[in-house]
Amino acid sequence: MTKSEQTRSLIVDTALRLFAERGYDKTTMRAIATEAGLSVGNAYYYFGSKEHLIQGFYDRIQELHFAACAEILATETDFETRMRRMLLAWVDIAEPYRAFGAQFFRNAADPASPLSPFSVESTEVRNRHIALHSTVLNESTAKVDGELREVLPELMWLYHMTVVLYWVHDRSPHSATTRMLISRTTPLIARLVGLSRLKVFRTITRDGVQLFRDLGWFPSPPKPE
Amino acid sequence: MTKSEQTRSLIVDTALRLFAERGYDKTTMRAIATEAGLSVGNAYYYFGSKEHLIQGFYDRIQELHFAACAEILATETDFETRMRRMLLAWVDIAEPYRAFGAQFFRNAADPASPLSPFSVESTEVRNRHIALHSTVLNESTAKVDGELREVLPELMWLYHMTVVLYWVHDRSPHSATTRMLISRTTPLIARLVGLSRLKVFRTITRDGVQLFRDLGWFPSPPKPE
DNA sequence: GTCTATAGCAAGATAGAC
DNA sequence: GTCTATCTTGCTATAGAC
Repeated sequence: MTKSEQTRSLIVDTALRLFAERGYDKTTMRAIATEAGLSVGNAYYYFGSKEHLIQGFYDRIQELHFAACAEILATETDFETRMRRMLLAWVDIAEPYRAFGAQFFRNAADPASPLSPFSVESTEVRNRHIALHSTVLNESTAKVDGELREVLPELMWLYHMTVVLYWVHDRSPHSATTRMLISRTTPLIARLVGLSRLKVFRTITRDGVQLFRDLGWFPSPPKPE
Repeated sequence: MTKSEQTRSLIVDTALRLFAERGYDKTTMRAIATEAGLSVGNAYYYFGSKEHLIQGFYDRIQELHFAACAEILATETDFETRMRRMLLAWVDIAEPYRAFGAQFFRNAADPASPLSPFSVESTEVRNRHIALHSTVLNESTAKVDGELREVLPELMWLYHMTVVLYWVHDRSPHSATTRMLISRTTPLIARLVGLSRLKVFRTITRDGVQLFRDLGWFPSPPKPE
């Protein structure tokens, strides 16, 4: 680990600690620099803005989440269970940061911000996430309509984003309500996905998939696995 | 109209004009105050923060939207058409503000902000909106599962919020893509609502409705019509 | 390339006098 | 209610040390 990487980590660690202690807004760049034993200028040398520190948070969460999923996805084959456990694992990991996570959620919601999950800058991390959802689906025993299957990972990612949206509003202890949301929506989704092959459903499924395609949700299309 | 009310209006009018001219972020409180012929301190006497000025924008949009809907809802009876035209009317009205609307969307997304559509402070305006959706549904010819019917206006409101979320990301001229989203999702929704009475669907509908109820989406429950 | 120190701007927000 | 003066803080700029 080079000196530069050490400093970078030191800044992120200090920032995350202070964020957790006193919240995002009340943590000044001056305080982060002082606490880390650095100058403000140095902090800005590594991170273009206070917002950019949030990326450090994202990266950490994602890394931990992927590690947690590896175990789950290696053993479980049922689609619904895979999806549910993957999402619950995310909540477990994000839990310690919930109190202040909401404070910078606003940045993620700003379409102009590079931190927005829909932004061009987020393409890579978004695609990695979508790929995770692909794995959840493809290595499961789920039977899905062929058309739907191609876009389903993206839809699952959107579902995940919705859960996150709910989570930042959730004030229940241990994010219990979010957990309930997950545990009770995944079976519904699994059933709907199963129904997608039914005759009554065919046209509506096709129309929905076609619409999704025509909209071109993302600035740049996600890479296929 | 008292002096105080006049000053208040003057500040909102000036702020909205400047927001439209140069965007939210680039409009400083100093500029608003100067342009209105007041001191900065005075502006803060009436509005606790720059964010609070946004409420003036919401109020204006909602007023115009309700007026536009009155006409539509008085003549049209088809559920899908009512919903579609109501949403398209919203896009028409919000159109002039789209360029800078996205800039303060971040505030709406912040759960801690009183401007969040989910906040306690927004209860009144939210309930008024949900009541509008009730009207769209109840005075239409739609046939809906009884259980679903009770929560459907709230779900329609969430759908509306989703459209708004898409809209702030939409960069197409005249919000064409958002309009397409509306025109093509309303038929899908109308069909799904119709299917809700089907036998295959009953259990899944009931489960969904029950979940929605158990979650208690809002800090305070919406008033029944 | 990595880092310090310091000075200073812009703009949101506040205090206290009147 | 209104003002002026001031504070705070994100961020920038510069000059220089190693």
